[in-house]
Amino acid sequence: MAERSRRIPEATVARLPVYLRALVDESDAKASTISSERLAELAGVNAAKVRKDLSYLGSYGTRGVGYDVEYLVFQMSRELGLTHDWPVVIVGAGNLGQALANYGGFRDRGFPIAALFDADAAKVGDVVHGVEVRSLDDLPALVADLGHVIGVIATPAHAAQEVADRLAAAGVTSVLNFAPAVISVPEGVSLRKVDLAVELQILSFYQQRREGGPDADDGAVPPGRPAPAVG
Amino acid sequence: MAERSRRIPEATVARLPVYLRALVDESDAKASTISSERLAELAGVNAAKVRKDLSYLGSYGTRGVGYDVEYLVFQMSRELGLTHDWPVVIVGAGNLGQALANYGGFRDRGFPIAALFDADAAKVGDVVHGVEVRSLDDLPALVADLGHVIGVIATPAHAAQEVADRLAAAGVTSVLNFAPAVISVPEGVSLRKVDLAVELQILSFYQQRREGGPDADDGAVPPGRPAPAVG
DNA sequence: GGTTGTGAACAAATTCACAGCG
DNA sequence: CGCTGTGAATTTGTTCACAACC
Repeated sequence: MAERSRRIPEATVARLPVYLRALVDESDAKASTISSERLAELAGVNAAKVRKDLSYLGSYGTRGVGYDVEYLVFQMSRELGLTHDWPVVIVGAGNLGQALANYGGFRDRGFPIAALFDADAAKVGDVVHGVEVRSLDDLPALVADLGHVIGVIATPAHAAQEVADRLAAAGVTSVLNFAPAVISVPEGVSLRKVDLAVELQILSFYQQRREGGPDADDGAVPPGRPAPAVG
Repeated sequence: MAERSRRIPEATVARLPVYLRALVDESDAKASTISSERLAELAGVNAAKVRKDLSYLGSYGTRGVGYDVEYLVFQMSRELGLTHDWPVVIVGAGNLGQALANYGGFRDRGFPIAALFDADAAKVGDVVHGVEVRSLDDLPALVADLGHVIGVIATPAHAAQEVADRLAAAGVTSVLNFAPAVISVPEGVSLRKVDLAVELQILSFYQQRREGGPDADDGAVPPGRPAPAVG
């Protein structure tokens, strides 16, 4: 009966963590079951989507009742691979890297910061919130030691690709890129990106659209048009 | 001829900033024209997608030649509403908020930090990288003063919804949420979210999947199954 | 009665493939 | 001949609507 057809759509995967967080909150609030309706509300989606998404994990609900919160939390954690911690190594001990190292939200959710790397020898040895900044040369040994880790790139754009290469070479197969640059990774390595400026620019698009679309901002004239600038 | 049918798909909008960055780089490198093939490579997508996306902006290319880099930069900036700066107000002067205030990438791309707010009276008055931490009570006046701003939520989860409400009440119509919580905003307000833990959890899913899918981690037994646990 | 699970309908996004034009 | 622009085909994702079941 269950869908359970062992290929969870990407869009669904991206929502599972949101459901999980809602479920954990609900569990903390002592709820023992939850309907798709309620979970949808907490996750900011609609109920049909919740049911479809959950159906990919298996038929874990009870008709007329809803889903058992604890059981769903368990199944979902298992599906997401959250039954054990994933150490995170951050490369780039600048602003963002330090803030991330420092950000409690990771540790709390099973992603302890295992190391902070920087290419700048002057920074090596500094201690940022209990984590010592190390040389990138130590990366392969650390990865070999820890096994599976998630690599976070928090360098300037120009260094991002080289860091990605070094992470991959060291055996890291999951990478989260914060650098404002498009990078590529070998087959078999997962890559996700968070680009803060891009997010602001997307918001800018919709904001400006709301005000009546693109239009000469202040008499500014376009730079020389291309070829078809004829009459 | 041009598509230009005045409704740019969301997926396209999300890629425009990436194209723009690539184009600016290419422009800095003194290229005067660029093919969809090359732009695709720089943006990490395929050429057909680039052409489709650009066609929504209008027919700005020249067959047999490619796109005029400067002209595309201009059109795209205009479309994205990047012909003027957008001041950013950050709410939450904790770790992340301070790092963001501090992060040069915003200012450089036309998003100057106009203010940093915090609910904690003890933090008000502190100066973080040249920006004074202010009380949230000052928000409405500031927004009234600046006009269009982008609001960034960098608070703990529990405060996020209230901050969103106050931003909306103050007239902010573009919000970027970093708090690990689902929030809702009124119609007419754009909301985007960046959830760091969610990104890691998504990576965790694919990583774990690569290792043979979900399976008892260490003899751990699922907590009591729900209703259908019968014989 | 209430709520899930899921086919079927629909919508959005991507990719193909090629005509059209420079 | 090369590269864009875009219809058509395909794939992916969402929503509907209702039978199945507790």
